[in-house]
Amino acid sequence: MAVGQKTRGRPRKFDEDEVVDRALQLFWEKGYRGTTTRALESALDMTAPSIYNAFGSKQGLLLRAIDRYESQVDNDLLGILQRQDGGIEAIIEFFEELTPWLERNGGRGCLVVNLMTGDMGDEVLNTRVRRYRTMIKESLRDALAAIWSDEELVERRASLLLAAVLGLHLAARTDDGEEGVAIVAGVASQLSDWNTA
Amino acid sequence: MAVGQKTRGRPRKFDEDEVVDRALQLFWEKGYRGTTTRALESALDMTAPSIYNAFGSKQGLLLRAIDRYESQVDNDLLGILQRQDGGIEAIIEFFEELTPWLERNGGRGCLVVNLMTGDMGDEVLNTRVRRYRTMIKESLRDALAAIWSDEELVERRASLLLAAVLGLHLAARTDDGEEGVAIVAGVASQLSDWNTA
DNA sequence: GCCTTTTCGTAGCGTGCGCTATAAATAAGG
DNA sequence: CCTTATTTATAGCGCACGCTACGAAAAGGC
Repeated sequence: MAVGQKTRGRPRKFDEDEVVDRALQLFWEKGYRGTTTRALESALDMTAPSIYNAFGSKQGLLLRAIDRYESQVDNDLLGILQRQDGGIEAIIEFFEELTPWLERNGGRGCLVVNLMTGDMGDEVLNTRVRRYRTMIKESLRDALAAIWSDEELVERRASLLLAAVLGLHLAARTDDGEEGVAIVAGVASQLSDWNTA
Repeated sequence: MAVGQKTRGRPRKFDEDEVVDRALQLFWEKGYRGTTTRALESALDMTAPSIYNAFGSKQGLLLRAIDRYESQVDNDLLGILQRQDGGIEAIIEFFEELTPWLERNGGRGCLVVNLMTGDMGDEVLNTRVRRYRTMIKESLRDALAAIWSDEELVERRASLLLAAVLGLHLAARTDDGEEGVAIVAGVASQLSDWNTA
């Protein structure tokens, strides 16, 4: 529904973007299964019928939240990798921005990575989760490809860095942040080695 | 209760180790929340009261399953890192054994890593999960320390490899195995570089 | 002013969950 | 054989879940 469009019927008393954002915060913290419809009702300040009228189902709302989350990750983090003047420094900056970004977001890890383990079995979510992983890997690969032309080398290093990103997200949720810092140090050290080799 | 000990009362008609193992398989595949007491009843061929009499709670049974899982991981995988004639080759072998091990176990990823995201909030499980991560990292660190004496270098590389292990476990659950192979290739390539540097 | 359309609020349906009260069964000790 | 100890089986409790039926409220269209 377009914004500001004249509509018949009783007007909504909620802002859709804000509601999706609040749902995102809840799914991020509690997980999908851990977020109950009752908790959504109070967090969104909406009654269940309004939620279901607007988003169809709990999963529908989650998918909207994932959309919002992905665009935030793209803006905040992957954008660093896509800078034209990138090089190894951009990749290092990406990783060094990752930990404070995760900490700013309250040690909840990554919304999508959190969905990888606890809430599997649903093919729609599965596909969505794979797409997110692919998105990150391609950003890493593109950044590496701008530095080295050896495709196999780029691919191997992209895989290693992808695993580091995933592991970092896991550590961010399990730890008090200590291990996350150590991992970033390990990755940054490795990137420096590649840079000067 | 010791095995073969004379006991009063009606004898158990189940073998405790076998029952814990079957519970492990179920928790591994479906996750903790995804495993219902009804599913356990039929998989263990026990009625609910027997399960609760033997293990106290669903979580008690999970903790027993984690014990069993950890000892399997220790025997099958971490043992490779602890070989005396280890070196880089042992670490490479560890990673090259990881993917077939994950595949042999049906693409369910890692029982403990799967618990990291979906079923958090419980402090008992949280502590248990952290202990598992620490166990893996220390095995990696020990193996690296047998090769290099620079403690900071060893620590950084252990962190990087730990992240790779965690990421690999995640990929194993999300993928059809393709990304897992790619990650192992990336790690093995990196280990070779370290070896010949 | 009334009709149509959309949203809102109340109330609650049906289901499946973790777990347990109760009592019958089955062993050893005396 | 009776008591005691333990495990078994039947039945179901209490609760929280995702979701929805229903009718009132609030806007535009004619």
